[in-house]
Amino acid sequence: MKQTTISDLKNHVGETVTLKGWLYNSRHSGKLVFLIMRDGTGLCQCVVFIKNVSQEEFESAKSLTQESSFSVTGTVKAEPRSVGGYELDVQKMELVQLAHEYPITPKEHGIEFLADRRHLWIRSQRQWAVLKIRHEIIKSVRNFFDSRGFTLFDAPIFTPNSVEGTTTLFETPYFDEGSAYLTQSGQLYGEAGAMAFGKIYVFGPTFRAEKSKTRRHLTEFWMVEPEMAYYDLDMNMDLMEEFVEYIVQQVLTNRRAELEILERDISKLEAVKRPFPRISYDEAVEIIHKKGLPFEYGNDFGAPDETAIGEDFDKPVMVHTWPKEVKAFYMKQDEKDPTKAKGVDMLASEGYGEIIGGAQREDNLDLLLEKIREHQLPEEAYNWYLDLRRYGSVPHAGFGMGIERTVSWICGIHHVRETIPFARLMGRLKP
RNA sequence: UCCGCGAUAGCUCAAUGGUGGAGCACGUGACUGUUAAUCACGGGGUUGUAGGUUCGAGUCCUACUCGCGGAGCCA
Repeated sequence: MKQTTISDLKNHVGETVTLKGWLYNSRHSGKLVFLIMRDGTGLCQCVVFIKNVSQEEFESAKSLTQESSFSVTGTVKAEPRSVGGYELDVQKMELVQLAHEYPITPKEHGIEFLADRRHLWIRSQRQWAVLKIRHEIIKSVRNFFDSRGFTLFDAPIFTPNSVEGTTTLFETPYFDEGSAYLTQSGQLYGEAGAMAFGKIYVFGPTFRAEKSKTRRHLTEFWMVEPEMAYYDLDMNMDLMEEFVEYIVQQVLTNRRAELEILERDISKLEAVKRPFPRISYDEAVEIIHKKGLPFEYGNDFGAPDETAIGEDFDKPVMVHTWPKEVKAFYMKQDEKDPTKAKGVDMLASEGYGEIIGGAQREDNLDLLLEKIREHQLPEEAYNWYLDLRRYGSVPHAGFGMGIERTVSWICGIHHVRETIPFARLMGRLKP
């Protein structure tokens, strides 16, 4: 008798093994009890027949409540009728703890009820699948950069001021320094890293105190931000598409079962192969106007505009060369058209909207100073950042990808609150 | 912050201004192959809060609280 996991049952057909887990669901009919066990690696139907166990064990199996913890020992059988394709013929069952009445029943629940019980909700199959895919995505992100000569470069979470000077920040007291702000982006620090290491990536949590109430916003979310010295806008876009293709294909290869639990249309993900379409802001505006949407040239795209652009393609789209007014101060001015900035957004397919924002950075000291003044930012706070343009400034570029939006898109999940273990939103700080 | 919708059993919902119900969950029982099992029986309610209209309010009116959906902002 050996202990194993449900995910490993396929290697133990015909053998007697022990599983330890929790009761996901059960049914019984007279002399048979079907226990669906959950052990964190999958689900397995454990069949308890009255004649194969003691009287006490049979009674105990019959009265197990949802989410009670228990272990079973039995013979592994291939069984196509069963969840996961395998089944355990139980010879021994041991109760660990009889669970109290479990609030999340197999029927429907409202979002508030579930969110209040997020610590339990993550045990359900759909949430489990989403978070397994989240892990796969994060692992792919690290693999991608680690295997291409990037150095992980952690940016601080406490910062003295805003990166872009616009978004509302979370403020917290900081000894005698007055206030510290929770970072809204590690990018400026990432640029310093790129000048030291060539290619780096910042990967950590970021915070936005905006009172956004949409399916695409969290107040605390994770972002990966690569930054590369001697990169221009085109090289940046080459890296973006190679990166996104890699992540999607890794999930398809390693997390197919989880995608199936989520009933994700896999053909849509299989189509995510290079090259991705690249269109300029001007071309994107043409698409929007052709579809008759009311859009004023020079504005940033709203959610319906992003959907309109995205639905013309079966892959993510990169929109580049933006009017400089709608983009951040650090983006490089276009040499051919000084009213434009060398920014690029990637819009996910199927109307999921923006998952990446990036740019070639302004490397000219004077132009950058001018931008900082135009945006009325405190010049002194950016002195260290301007040093990067004083001492060996080079063309460089980078981008930031929101992990939760990416998970949401790849999983086909409507709202980002289900793509992180404990979502933080406006009006949601618990549990 | 703005617009719209909602709050009734543990959960999801129903109830023409006139005695608040169902399904699930829970409890008891039946059944050797169940797949959100099925069947029988049972317990379960200060209708979000405060006020008002009315002979009578879950239902109509006002305010508040909380939530949901969308917009703006963004990843």
